[in-house]
Amino acid sequence: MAHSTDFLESTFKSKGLPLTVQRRVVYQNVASRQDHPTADDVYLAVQKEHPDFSRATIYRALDCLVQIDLLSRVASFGSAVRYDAKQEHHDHMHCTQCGQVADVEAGDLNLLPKLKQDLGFTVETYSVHFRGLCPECQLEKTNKEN
Amino acid sequence: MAHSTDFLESTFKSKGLPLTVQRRVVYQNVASRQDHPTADDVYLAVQKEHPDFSRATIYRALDCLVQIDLLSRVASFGSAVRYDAKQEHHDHMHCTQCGQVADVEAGDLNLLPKLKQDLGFTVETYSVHFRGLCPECQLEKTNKEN
DNA sequence: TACCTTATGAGATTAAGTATCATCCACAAA
DNA sequence: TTTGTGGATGATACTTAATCTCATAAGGTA
Ligand SMILES: [Zn+2]
Ligand SMILES: [Zn+2]
Ligand SMILES: [Zn+2]
Ligand SMILES: [Zn+2]
Repeated sequence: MAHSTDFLESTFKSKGLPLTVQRRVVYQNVASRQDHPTADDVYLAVQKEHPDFSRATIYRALDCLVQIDLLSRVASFGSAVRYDAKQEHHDHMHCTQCGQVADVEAGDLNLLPKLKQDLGFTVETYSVHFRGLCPECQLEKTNKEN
Repeated sequence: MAHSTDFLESTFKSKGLPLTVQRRVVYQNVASRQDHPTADDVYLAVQKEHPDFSRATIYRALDCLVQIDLLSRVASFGSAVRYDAKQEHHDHMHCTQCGQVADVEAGDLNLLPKLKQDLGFTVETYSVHFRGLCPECQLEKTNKEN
């Protein structure tokens, strides 16, 4: 478990939002896994213990948790949004074959100062999106070639 | 225009794929704009000249052009996939408010060697996903605050 | 407890993308 | 130039991801 219940309670209280059972369960589910689940992944996992939670509530709880910075979204190419409870800055490795997403540490890049752009944007954050094949997909590819 | 028609013909020929009018028009549309359009953006633009092109064909043409490396996809948070005809390595600035995507030059990062990871992935490419507010959205935010 | 605000569940709805299939077209061989 | 063949196209049905609506339920406080 990433944080105690007290942490959740104080965060919600400081934002003036009610901490419901559903939000607690959704947060705990995402925080307890390392696979950057989609909303539906969370729904299916949570359903085992709480079959009464609706899909819409899972979506709404995830949105809420992103708003108050307890979760973040992981960028990808148009498939379902994935969620991440690790809030320290890190980057992601995407398998182009099976779609799995793993955390990676690319070192302290500190890219913001390097960003040369005269577009007038104010830049708040960045993430690096690495793409390639995971070990399983490499193996599968090798087997197919023989 | 980014490339001559000969370039398209030779690329398709080298891949053994037929170069249809639809594929040509879709490529020219994406290559002629700087706004990283979605499939629907392309459909709407192309429809003015070619009202007979179906949506499914636009999707298929875009997929085909990505396969043969004439276009690439831009990563984002779950909204519609955006396409890019600029094939030199570059990064993207995303407005968190209105969703627009602009090209940025973050310098020669050469991140692949810096990627420390023992996950067994083979890394092919990467892109940096900067997020913040575009000039218009900054202005809008300032106006709302007063 | 009682009150008020906000969240929830159920289900309809939208948006993005994919699948199916009969017909058509690009391309090359004759 | 004609013909043949595989692949592409248009129409449309379908799937998936996500959002909206609204009556009801639950969180937070006084
Ligand atoms: Zn994989
Ligand atoms: Zn992560
Ligand atoms: Zn904007
Ligand atoms: Zn670009």
